Order: sequence, then C-alpha cells, then structure tokens
Amino acid sequence: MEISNAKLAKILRNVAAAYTIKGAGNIFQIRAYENAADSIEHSTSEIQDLWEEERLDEVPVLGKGIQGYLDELFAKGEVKHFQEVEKGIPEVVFDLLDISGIGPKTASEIGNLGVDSIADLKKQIKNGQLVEKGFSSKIAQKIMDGLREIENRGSRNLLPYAFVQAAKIVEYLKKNKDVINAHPLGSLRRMVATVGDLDFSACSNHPSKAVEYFCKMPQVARIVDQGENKATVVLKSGLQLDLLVGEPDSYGALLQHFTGSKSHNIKLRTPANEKGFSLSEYGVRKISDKEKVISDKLIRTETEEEFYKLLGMQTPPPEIREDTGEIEAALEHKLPDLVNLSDLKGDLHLHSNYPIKSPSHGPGADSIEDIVKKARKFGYQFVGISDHPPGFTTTSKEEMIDWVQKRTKFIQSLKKSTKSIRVLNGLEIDILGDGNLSVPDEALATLNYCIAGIHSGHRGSKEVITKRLMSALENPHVDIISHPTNRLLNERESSEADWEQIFKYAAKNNKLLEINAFPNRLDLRDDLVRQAIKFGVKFIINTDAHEVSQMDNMRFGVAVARRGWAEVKDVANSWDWTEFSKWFNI
DNA sequence: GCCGTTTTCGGCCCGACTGTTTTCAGTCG
Repeated sequence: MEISNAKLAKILRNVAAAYTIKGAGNIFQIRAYENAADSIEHSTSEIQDLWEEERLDEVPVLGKGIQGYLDELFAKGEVKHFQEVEKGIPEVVFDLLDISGIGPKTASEIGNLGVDSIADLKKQIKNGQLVEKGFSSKIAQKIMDGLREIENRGSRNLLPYAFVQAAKIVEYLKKNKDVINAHPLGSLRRMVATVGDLDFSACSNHPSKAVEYFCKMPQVARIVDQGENKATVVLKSGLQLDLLVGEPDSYGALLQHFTGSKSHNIKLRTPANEKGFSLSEYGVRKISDKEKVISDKLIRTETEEEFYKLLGMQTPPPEIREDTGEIEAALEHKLPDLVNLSDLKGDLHLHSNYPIKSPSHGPGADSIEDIVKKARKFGYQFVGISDHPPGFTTTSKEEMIDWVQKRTKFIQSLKKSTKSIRVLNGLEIDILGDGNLSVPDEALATLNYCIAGIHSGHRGSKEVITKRLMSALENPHVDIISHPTNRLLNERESSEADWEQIFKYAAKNNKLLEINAFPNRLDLRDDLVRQAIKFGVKFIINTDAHEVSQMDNMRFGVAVARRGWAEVKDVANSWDWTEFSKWFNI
C-alpha cells in the first residue's frame, strides 16, 4: 500500500486532534505529533521510501516513538494506538479539520451538533440549521469560504511558476512609497521543489499602510485576515499569499523568521536561549541571567547576517535551513561552500530541432545555432547537444549507425560558425526494459558523450529498476544517467531503486548522475543528492531544454544541488574546461 | 512525544488575529 506524505501528515494530525478533543496527553505530546506532521509534509522525499531504505532517522523531529508507529502503519496498514486514541470520535470530525479556520475544538463541536458529513455541513449552513443550534454565524461564514477554497485548490505550485508569480508581487509591493524593500520568503526562498502558499516580507516605517496597500492588490479575491503588520489574502487564481511587514531596525530578524523552515527556527532557539537571547520575528531580545526576564529592548539586526552573527554563527544559505545539521555546522563555522549559478560553465542536456523519427520522443524546437547563441549569453564555455535518437523499435541497427554518423557530420559542419564555445556531440538514449541501450555501442563510441535514461516502465519493481540502471552504468560509453528517479512532480512518484548500490558504483566508475533542472523533474532529488555526496558521487546539472527559453531553468537545478549541500567539487559542469574534458576524455 | 557539551529527566519558540470577550480560547504560521 502506498501512503503519500500528505496522507501521513493527515494521519498524525488526526491523532493530535483526537488527543486535543479528549483532553488526553499534554500539549507537548500533541505538538510532537503536529511537528512530525509538518516535517513529513515538507519533506522532499517520500517518507515511505525512506522507511523502506531504513532512513526514517533522517526526518527532523521524528523520534523513536512515532517512528515505531509508522513502522506498524507501513507494515500492517493500521496502528492500534491511533485507533484507540481516535475511538468514539465521529469520522466527520477529522474531515472537518481540512477546512481552514477549523481546529479540533470547532470540529468536535460541529460533530456534536449532529453534522455527519461535509455535504451535510454545507446544507446545514445554507439553510441556517447550524446557526439555529447555537453555532456562531461568523464562523459559519468562514467555513463556507474555506470550503470554496478547498474546491478550487489545485496541487502545489512548481517552483519556477511560484517564482514568476512572486516576482510580480514583489514588484507591486516595491511600487508603494511606504515600502522600503520587499522579499519573497518561506519555501520559495528555500527553493523547495514545490511551493504551497507564497510568503512575503516588506520593510516599512508605516507597516499598516504597507499591509493596506498589499490587500488592495487588484488580483485579490478575498482577505483572509488583516492586522497591523501582517495579512493573508487569496488571489483569484486560488493562490494564497502571506505578508509580514517589519521596521528597518529589525528587518533581518523578520527575514530570518519568515524564511524558516519552521524546524530550523525551533531548533535555533535552543542555542539562542543558551547564549541569553530570545528570538522572534520582531527581533532579538536579551534575557537577563537571574530571573530569566526578557528585556523589552530590541537588539538591532537590520540584516540576516547581523542576526546570525549575534548568535555566534555563520548565516546558513536559505536552501539548507531544514534542521538537517546546518545549525550545528554554522555554530562551528563549518558550513559548506555551496555551488552557485555563476559557477556553471555549460549545459550538456539540450535538445535541438535536428530531425528524428521516433514514436516516443519529439525533437527540440530550436536550432543548434540558437542554442549556442543563448549559451554564449550565459558565458558558457561549452554546450552539449543531446538529441534523442530515432525510435528503437522502428529503426534497424544499420539505419541507427547511419543516422548517428550523419548527425555527427552535421554538428562538425557547424563548428566553424560556433567557435569561441565548444559544441559537444552527445545523445540522450533510452535504457530499455531489459537494461540494454537503444543505440548500438559502435555508434556510441563515435560520440563525445552519452546520456542514458529510463523513459518507460517507471513503475517497475525495485529490483528491475536497479538492474536497468546498473546495466546502463556498466556500459563504458555511458557517461551520465539522466533524471535518475524519473519522478514527475504532481504526477508521478520516484521509481524505486537500490540507490546505495547505484551511488557506490557511480562513484567508483566515474559516472555522473544528472540533476535535471526541468521544472517538473528536479531529479536527482535534493535528499538523494546529499546522500550520494557521502558516497563520493559527482553530478552534472542540466536543463533538458527542448527550447532555448528553457535553458533559463538552470538556476532551479542549482537550487537542488545546493539543497543537497553540493559544492563546486561535486558538480562536473562547474569545473574548468581542462578538468571537465579530462573527466570526459574529450 | 522529542531531545541532550549537565545522555536521562525536565524542559519544550513565539506571537498574531478572530470572535465574542470583560481577560480569553481557538486557530494559524
């Protein structure tokens, strides 16, 4: 049975709610379940995969207790303890919790008023029955808004989409005279692969005016709440936005607080308290030694760097603020020097419009000349053209070899017009169901490099997928495995494979794993990047662009690498040409 | 239930907004 992270988080929240309703357990026990749910929901890997790989330990704030319950859940499909805790609470109460503004107490109250389903709730609000029974009419109205939003809510937003939306909103905010500065924060700033709500900060000497201006944005469909220095709105598109406004003196604390992650912030407060500081989005306050009294006076932290410096630590890059060791490293001043977009010197996974006949793959939209032009603009030293070959089933071996030769000649003929940048001749070929490759070795031997990827049968068993990947890696002509897990965000889960075996082999035999920057791939995933680095694996960040505009996506691939703690030494296309060409033997 | 440079019990981040409230409970991030 497959259990998604969202479903798992829901199961744990239900337990927390049941404790709350029954008044059982203590507040910290309940919070532990909620924290675990948050952590699971924001994990970029599937918790069930981690469980299968015996890596549940890596999930922040998931302790031995809840790990044990998850064990039982994955193995048996149910947890005795959870059933006990939830006994006697009507099913509808847990459904009601999904509605924004309804927590355990309200849900329980509604359940006690005789509502037995979400549909029934809607009916009883519309015909006034619920209010007649003594339920608050204002809360009833809020529930109707919340229900409508659930119906309109799609899947989480892909990072590049969220990026573009956020840029527009920041631009709008900065137009206001009361707004000194504005930033996108939250999971967007941490560059998580998918983003739910968009979070923003603004710096202003008149916070309430900035909030007012924000709420008047033309695309706003509904103001969920509006305070002196914060607001939540829902746009007509269904996108939810949160804004927090702070004054310049402590804007650094606000940036830090609202960037998160939540587990990073919670963890951070322990060393802060030990050093005599109390942290909040409003700034840093000194705690007096004896009475533990928190001073009213804020310590100025205009920037994040000042904020973290005050705590005696380095500033962790936003991408790694996930409480997975970055606080400890920052305290010891041992943060990694993460790879930057400006370190990238080329892109080796690019599809041109060179003609192919294939039943499963289409050509790119633009010419090699256009690709080169764009690459020059980026200041790249090299680009690799990696078209798909013609369809395996409809092309004979001789035809395939002939096609590769012709294409090689064509690329060579361009080289005169593409000087000052190195154009490499590659292909992205299929790893077939039996592990064989879709292009014969004789043809592969004539290329500068070869990318191999699985493009069919993604749902194969762990054994089969591992075997396919391993047999591709074992081919001496294969240099790179493209989008190794084959996940498609919001669409398809990662394939299962024995990653440890793959990482070990790739590291030993100088095979690169791709970090594919395509918006709905971002594959290899960040958590696997981090794990692979421990085995000594090297990566290449590619855009897999099928038109030149998609070459702009490189920054999102770099973000994945950064979230996986990758440095220049780990990423082949951030190396100098000398080192790079030696690796590829070009 | 989680966590630890006092490794085994006693702490546990911090604050805003809403509604209905004369001082607070519920929900959210």
